[in-house]
Parts: sequence; structure tokens; C-alpha cells
Amino acid sequence: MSSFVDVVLPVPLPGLFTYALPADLAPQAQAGCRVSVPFGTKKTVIGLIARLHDTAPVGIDVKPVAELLDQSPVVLPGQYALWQWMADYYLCTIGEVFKAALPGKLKNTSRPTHSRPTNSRPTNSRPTPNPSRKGGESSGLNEEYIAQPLPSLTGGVGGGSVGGGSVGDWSAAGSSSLPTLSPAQSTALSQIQDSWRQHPVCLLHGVTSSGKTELYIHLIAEAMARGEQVLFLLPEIVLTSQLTDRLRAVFGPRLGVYHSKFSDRQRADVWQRQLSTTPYDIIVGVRSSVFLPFQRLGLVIVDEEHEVNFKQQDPAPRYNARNVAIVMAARSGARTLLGTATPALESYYNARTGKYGLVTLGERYGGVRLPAIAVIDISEQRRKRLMNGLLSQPLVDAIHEALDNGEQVILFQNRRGYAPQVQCHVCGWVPRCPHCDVALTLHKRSGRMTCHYCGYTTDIPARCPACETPDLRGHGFGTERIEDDIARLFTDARVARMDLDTTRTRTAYEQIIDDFAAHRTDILVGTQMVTKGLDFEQVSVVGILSADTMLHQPDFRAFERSFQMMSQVAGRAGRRQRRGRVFLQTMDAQLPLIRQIVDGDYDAMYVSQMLERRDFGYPPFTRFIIVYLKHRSASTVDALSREATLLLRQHFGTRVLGPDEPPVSRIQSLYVRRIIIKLEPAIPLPRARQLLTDVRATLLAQRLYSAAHIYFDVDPL
DNA sequence: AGCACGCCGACT
DNA sequence: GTCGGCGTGCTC
Repeated sequence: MSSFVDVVLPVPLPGLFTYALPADLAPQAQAGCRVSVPFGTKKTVIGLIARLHDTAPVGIDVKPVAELLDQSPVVLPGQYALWQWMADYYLCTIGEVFKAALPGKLKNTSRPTHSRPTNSRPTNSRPTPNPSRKGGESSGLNEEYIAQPLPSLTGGVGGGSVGGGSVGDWSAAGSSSLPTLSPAQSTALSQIQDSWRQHPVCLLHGVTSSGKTELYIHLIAEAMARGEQVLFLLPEIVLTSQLTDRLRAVFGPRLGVYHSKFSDRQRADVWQRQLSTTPYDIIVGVRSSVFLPFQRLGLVIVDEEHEVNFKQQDPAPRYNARNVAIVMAARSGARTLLGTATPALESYYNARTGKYGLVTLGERYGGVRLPAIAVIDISEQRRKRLMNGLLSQPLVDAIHEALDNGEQVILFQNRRGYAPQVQCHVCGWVPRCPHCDVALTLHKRSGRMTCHYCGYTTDIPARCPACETPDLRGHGFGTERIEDDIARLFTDARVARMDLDTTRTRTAYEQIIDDFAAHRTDILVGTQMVTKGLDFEQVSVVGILSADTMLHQPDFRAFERSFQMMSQVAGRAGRRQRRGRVFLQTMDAQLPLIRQIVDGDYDAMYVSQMLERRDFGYPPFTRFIIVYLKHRSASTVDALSREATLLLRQHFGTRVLGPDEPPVSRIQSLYVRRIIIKLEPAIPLPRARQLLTDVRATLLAQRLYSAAHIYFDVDPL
């Protein structure tokens, strides 16, 4: 019986905290159980037992554990090991990982899970699945599952016979039968299976509508037949789409959904269920589902693997869920399938160099033809005075035609709000965010101006504060303005807008999708959201209103991203019968990339981009780690970044780039600088990480810089 | 990250 | 005279 526990606390401080374990709790306490403990001035915070021991710490006033919140672990040893790996790799603390991993319900409530592990519970009957699509109501599974005995920690992940009762009976669960595969799909299926004999990771490069989903379904069914669990990762926004519905139609109650727009309660239910003797066999989820407990993970599928959404930007841990999932699968002895029509260059490179298997699915399912992409030269249209706002004449004509035929239209503009900028027509004054270095975006509907970086919002002034002129105008085009223009131009059309502003809630988001799916709306205007995995039979015209905002991002990935995004949105046009039409509007019509998009020539894009990446030493030929430095004072952050650069150069030499100001150099009242560390593959990462954390510690130890924030973004996107 | 303690500025 | 700004230090 141990007398001390080392506890993970949800704070950005390194290391674990040691508490005394009262004798009455000692028999029950296990690694992976939550405890509530006094911390600082707070009476209780919830932490997680990382280990138990008998070594009294020296020089520390050890406090006792207040309460043991679990009778059995809620975090399995394999999970904890993965968290530790994440903290090491992404240069953050285990506490930050813990904070990101646990659903709020398990993190905040101090209510103990009052259970008797010996009590009665339904052993045979499969519990009613949580009807997650409905939202709101809970099935009361929580307590029931908490009460169940859990696998012992020493048994390890996948150990024992836990959940074994469900092996092999999945087709008896009332599911519909598997989809029939085309010859091309069957070939791809066996190629994937073959590839897994050599490589744990396989990249499935399948063009839009080539039927990747049917392959997924077959592979999931196979894994389930072997008694394995499946994690199906997808980027945030596609979740409520047809894809989830299709999987649910086949696998029904064996499938659980884990999504950030679900309530804490629902997420806690899924978590508890994964610990129970009857976990979901399949979890369909967004990036945070890599934190869930799995007892016998056999297959990980990452759909749309190229999506930047898989990378968490802020706060820490700044992890890429696709990469974490690959590590997670490797640690569990599971297979991984990465699926996409437009692979991330990194993934394609890994496949071409033999690190991953590669399977290509080139044929469109059911003989659907790729959409015809027309490139519209905006400058020429302007000269001829044919532009209607952001709409060229050919696009306007096509929309009219589509509406007349009872078809639907998707318009893509990568900017939300009404106008990206407001300006005084007389003196040129532009309202800016007081906390960030950006212009405020005009939102006409709400009659306000908003900062898209920090959310600061203010009323539109009646007069220009600089020259008193009552003539402030919006400049540029956001989705809101496009929506207005469309409504004015096509008076009979029913128009909907889908962007961050109109999809704050899950219901609002689903409403827009459902309305469009049921053809209650004719034209859907939106940001990147409309590019993702929405398949609507009736869409015959897609407009990319301004490719240039994407193409000219100050970022070496701009072309790769543009290719992915435009290919994706183009894929929304035309399904079964009709060949869809895509209108790509740009000022740079002669750019080779535009040609590659029109031809759907991923390989050409890959080759040209890789040449550039090699010449400049960009990923995947190197790894980037960005050092972010923030401070309330501009002069202090400048001094700090200069000193940091000098220090870093002592260790990393010419691998240190910068310092520089990011495009938005002041965010939430903090001035931002960054330094890029560019590491060639031969550099040992553990050593590099050690040096980086040492440099940070050295800098923060200086009085002048003690109030600075220094953090790292590993493998930034 | 929070949170408390502590020391300087403009308000009832 | 006080409220409150944020610099500093600490958290088992």
C-alpha cells in the first residue's frame, strides 16, 4: 500500500505533483484514477494519478489527497503513455494534454463516482446507444457505466477478454449488408490489405466520388469481425454529413460519435462507455477523439487526411491528430489508413518514398465525370465591365441557367463578414482592432465591426472619428456581402449562407445543410465549410469567387492549400447524371497551378511544389519548429526575440530563421514575434527539444522577460 | 494558467 | 482618503 501519489494537474507547469495518500484511500487508488486535491489557493482541483509510491519528497510541504474520484482507472496506461509522448513531442506539459484530453464533465465535476464494483449490472444486453444526432437528452448511461468493473491497469491495452463477447457477431446486430464494390474498388481493397503486410500506414489516394467510403466500410467490418475497435477520424466540419449517416446506417449502435459540438455530458458518456465491457466498436470523431480510451484498437482511418483542421492551433497541446493517430495505432499494433483526394505533400512524400503504402483509386464510381472547370480572368471581365460585384458574366449566366433547370449552386468565398475592411471615403481612415494588428471586418447584419482574431466587436461609427465625415464604406467581399448581391441579382432564388457566423450551434449548421439537401434553398454561399464532404445531387454549378485570396497567402503552403481547397470545392459539382460546371475566378489565370487544378493533375502539382520545397529546404525535406515570443511591450518582445535568436544560433547555427513579425503581429494586446527552427532529418529531435526548452528557461529566468510568453509550435501548418 | 500580494495613479 | 491597474512570485 502506497503512501504517496504523483498527480497530473491541468496546469501548464512541468512535471507531476506529489500528494500524500490517506490510508483509507490507499487500497482503492490506482494509476489512472482521478483525485481532487488542494492546489495553490484553491481548495480543490481535479488531477489524475500518474503513479503511486512510498518516497517522501524532500523540501516540499506535501498536502493530502482530498478525495478519490474513481474506483477504477478512467485513463488506461496506453493512453497515458501516448499523452506523455505528445507532451514530449509537441513541447508542452502533460497537464496541458490532460486538460485537452478529458471532457469537461470528467475534469470539472468533483462529484465522486460512488460505485460498488461488485454491484449488479446488465451483463448480456447491449445497452441502448446514445442517440447522438438528436442531441440534448442523455440516456443515463453515465452512472451505469461508471459502475462497471474495468480492465486492470496491469492487463494493459487490449489485454484480457474485455469486450470479447462482441467479437464476430456484428452482422447479427441488425445492420444492413455491406455495399457492393466495383472492380476498381475491389482491387483497391486488396491492395490496401497487401500494403498493410509491409507498412503499418497506407495512403489511399482516391479522387472525389471514387467511392472511398465503401472501402472504409469493408475495412471496418473486417476489423470488427476480428474483434478489433476502429477509430475513424474526420475533420471537424464534415461530421454531420452524409458520411456519418452512411456509417451509422451500416454499423448502427456499434458506432459512437465524438464531436466538439456535443455536450460535455455526451462526451463523458462516450468516454465511460469506452472503458466499459461493452465499448463502441467504432468511434467516429474529430481530432480530440485520439484521447479516448481504446481497449483493443485494430484500425485507424483518417479521412481527408490533408485537412489543416487536424492540427490544433491554440491552445497547447498544438498537436496534429493525424500524426498522433498514426503513433497511437503503431503503439497498439493497429493499422492506419489515410484517405484523401488531395494528399498532404508530406503524406504523399512518405508514400512515394516507401514509408507508407500507397493505393490509388482513380476511377470515379458509377462513371461520374469530373466537373468541367472554366477559368475566368477577373481582370479581363473588369476591363469589359462585366463584373457584377464579385460575379463574372459567365458565372451569372450559369447560375441563371441552373436555377431555370431547377438545379442548385454553391458559391465559395474564403472570407466571412460583409467586407474585410471599412474605410472612410474621404480621409481613408480604417478602423482597427485595439488589441490586435488587424483591420476590423464589417458585419452588416449585426451592424457591427468585428476582429476575426480576438472577437472584439464594436458599433460602426456614424461619422469618421478622424475627419467627421459620415461616409464610411466597406471594402472587399465577404460571404455576407455575396449573399446580399446574390439576393439582389437572383430575386427568385432562395439563398443561404454557411460560415462561422451562421453555424455557431450544431442545430444551425445542420439546418443549413438539411435545407440545402432538401432543396429548400437554391444557392449556398459560404467559406471553406462548403468545400468539405457535402454531396448534393442537384448541384450543377460551383463558383470559386476569388482564388487570389488563397493563392497569395504569405505562406509556402499557399499553392498546396489552394490546390486542395479548389479541387475539393470543384468536386461538389455534378454527381450522377449531369456533368457539373465549375467557375474559377482569378486575376492570375496563367499560373501553372491553375492549369493543374483544371486538369485535376495532383502529381503535376506535387512535382512542382516538391521542387520548390527542396530548393528552399521546406518540409517535408526539413522539420519546422516555430518559437513564438509574446509580450505586452513591443520593445521588450523585440529585445527578447533578438536575444533568443542569438542564443538559439549558438546551438542551431544557420538553422535559425528570424526573428520576424507574423502577418498579424499583435494579438490580444500581446506583441508577437517568431523564430523558425529548420531541422534537417538527420538532427536528433530529443536533443533539439532539450535545447529549445533550455533556451526558453534561460530567457524566462531574466527579470526583464519574466512576463513574456514563449512557446513552440512543432510541425506547424 | 490562475491567484494573491503589493505598490503607484486618478477618482467619489 | 480608496479602487484598481499590472508586475512578481508561487503552486506538491
